[in-house]
Amino acid sequence: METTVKKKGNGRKKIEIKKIEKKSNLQVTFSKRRAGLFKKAAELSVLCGVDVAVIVQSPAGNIFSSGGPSAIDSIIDRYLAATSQDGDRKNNMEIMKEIEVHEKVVKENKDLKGISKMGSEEFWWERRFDDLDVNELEEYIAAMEGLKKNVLAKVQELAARANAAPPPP
Amino acid sequence: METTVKKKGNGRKKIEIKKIEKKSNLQVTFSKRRAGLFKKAAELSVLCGVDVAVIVQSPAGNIFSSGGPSAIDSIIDRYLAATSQDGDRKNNMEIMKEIEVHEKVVKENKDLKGISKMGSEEFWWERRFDDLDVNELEEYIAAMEGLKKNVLAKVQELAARANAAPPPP
DNA sequence: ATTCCTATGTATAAAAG
DNA sequence: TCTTTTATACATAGGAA
Repeated sequence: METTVKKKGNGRKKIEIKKIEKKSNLQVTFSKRRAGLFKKAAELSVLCGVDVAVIVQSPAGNIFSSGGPSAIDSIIDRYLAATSQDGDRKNNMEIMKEIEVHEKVVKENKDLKGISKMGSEEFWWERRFDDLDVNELEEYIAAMEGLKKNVLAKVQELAARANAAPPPP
Repeated sequence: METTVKKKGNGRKKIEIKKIEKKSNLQVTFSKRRAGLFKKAAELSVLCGVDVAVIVQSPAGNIFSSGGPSAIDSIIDRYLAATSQDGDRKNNMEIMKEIEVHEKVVKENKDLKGISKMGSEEFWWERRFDDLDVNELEEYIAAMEGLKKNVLAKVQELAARANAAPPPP
């Protein structure tokens, strides 16, 4: 038998909406809720077909944030372009890699600061990057992380449709 | 007895995260979720003491969004300034009025378009207003509505502190 | 800092007013 | 069209690993 002394989680408790004092607690809550906020934003974006952006200032330091689905679409475009060249040997892992590449590209754009190819409406939110710091970009990347699942779903859908393209009779 | 034939709401059902086709449904979902998103953003802001902004593009048309707590702070400043002039005869209803005034001011700024006093970092998000339309401002106002409770709490706290200022001995 | 767990608080899809 | 109700799905605080 067991000693029955294994009380697991106590379950959620209600909290007041006021500044959290306990610092460690604040950090955890920040992480969880930021993730939740990004998820909700992504869902709203997909469900209603609208562009959504969320910008937060981390407690530690500077600002930063998540981009809209336009960015996601461009990632998908790049992926589909790549697969049509290489055949279908890229897998989901590769898709994730693609996303990470995108993240790097954005980061590099930040370093260049002279961004001229970024003038389109689609990247309005990226225009702010030349004002931002590296930490802020990390926030952005974190946001992209949160969207990976959605991207994956979208990509799979599009890829499946692309593969279903009928060959010439 | 009753005929037991009064099936009320069926309750929430799970939905896929994909673009909603039924237009009426989309409109409802957009409204609800946008409100929810703003609420979550406001909570994150208060709980963690960080600046949060949400920007969404309405399905109907253009962009717009909700501002960070900096805006709230400025509202509080204005309120405290007003109360120190008029004594303490303003009540909570008046505070709400103050907020509405602020909303109008923003709207007017939109019409002026030449905004020069808005150059500070604190109002970065307002800089976009000259690109926006009236409908978008209404969205902004709706967002402010959602934050009124937080403002009220904050104002009461600050007002109490102000009133507690010790008279010269 | 992430991740898993569990018990709950919240958000919300549908239906009804 | 907006608000309220109902029944549930989902998010998340606290604790532990």
